[in-house]
Amino acid sequence: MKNDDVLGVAMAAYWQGDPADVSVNAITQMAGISKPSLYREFGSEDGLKLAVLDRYAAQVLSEMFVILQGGHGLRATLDAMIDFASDDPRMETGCLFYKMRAGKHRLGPLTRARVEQIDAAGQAAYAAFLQSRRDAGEGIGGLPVDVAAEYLGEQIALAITRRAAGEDAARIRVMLTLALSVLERP
Amino acid sequence: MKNDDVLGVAMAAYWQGDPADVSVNAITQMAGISKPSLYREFGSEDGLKLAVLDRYAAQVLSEMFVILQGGHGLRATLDAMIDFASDDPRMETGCLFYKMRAGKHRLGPLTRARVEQIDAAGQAAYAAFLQSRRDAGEGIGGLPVDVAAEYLGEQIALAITRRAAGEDAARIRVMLTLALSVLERP
DNA sequence: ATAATTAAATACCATTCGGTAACAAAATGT
DNA sequence: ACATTTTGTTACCGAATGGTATTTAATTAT
Repeated sequence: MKNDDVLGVAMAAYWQGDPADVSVNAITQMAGISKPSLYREFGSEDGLKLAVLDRYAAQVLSEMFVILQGGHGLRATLDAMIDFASDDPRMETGCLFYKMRAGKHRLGPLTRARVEQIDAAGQAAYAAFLQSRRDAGEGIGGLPVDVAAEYLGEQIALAITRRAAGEDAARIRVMLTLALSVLERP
Repeated sequence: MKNDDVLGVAMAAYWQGDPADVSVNAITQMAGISKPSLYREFGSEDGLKLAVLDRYAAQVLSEMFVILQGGHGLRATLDAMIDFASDDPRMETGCLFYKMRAGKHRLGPLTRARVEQIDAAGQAAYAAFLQSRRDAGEGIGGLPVDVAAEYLGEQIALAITRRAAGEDAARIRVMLTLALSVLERP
């Protein structure tokens, strides 16, 4: 087991459970390496979590940005987001980013800063998407773009978080579709 | 400082922050009592949290049930719920019950069982309310009652949780009103 | 082959956690 | 007045945490 494998093991562990409930001891054990090796590679628990989050962002969150920037219509894009949140098998145990965001106060300064940065980027991406749809003449519920963007982001987060809690995927789809239907009004 | 004061101190501490981040040591210190005193009174950390949750349910959650069982119309009841979630000063730091539910896996068996029990009672109350409104001829978005009940409960929880995260109250009101507007359709 | 350097592991540190045993003080019953 | 029970405190326990100093093993350089 080496470098990248350790990151993979850590990401899986954080992602599967709650990042705050997985100790560095547990990770070294799972990865089959010693604790000083991990600390030489990542500096601290905070450094490890930051590296994991960056990997997760590049590997998973990027897909959400791709969907938003695909240039498709409001309906098609929202449907794609609903599909991702409700049915993508990788979201079965929730979203690592949302888990970290929910327990932000338990993170070290490096990871917390990155969480806030990614959160802001997400909000901006939602807003840019909605602005482009409004410019294209599609109604977004008559809402200010930033409000609609935050609403959209929070509903997606809620759906994925409930999925991590073991809620039935079909039911989540129904409720998320319902929540987002308000964005498809004039 | 005695018995009930300790409960009050513990409730305030758990409510203000995150129940999982407040140690029994911290509580004894805040309450100005020794640790064995606390353990003699409540048996364990789990017992203390259970007592706090019961007190919170009787003192705060009961108001939500009162609103739901007030026998008023759909619009009036939802507005009252929106008021409570968005503007009641006691929800400024969030809802202790929702905080415990969010960190359910970190609770002891007694408290976790009570959380699940209260959660089920809440769901039932939402469902009974919606069923009564539908029976009275008011539309609830054409949804099955249990789905609408869960949707309503989750949107309330989301609003209050966001409030604990420091989000602006007016903005939360807008978003919650938006989310619940789907229940006022035929 | 041997010396210098890098990598890894063992064994440890201080702190905090929930929880308790042993003991002192105060109230209560007789 | 004395014995008993309750109430509270100090001081401790074992386990787990994040993090390191020290030592051993494996490279690499000469």
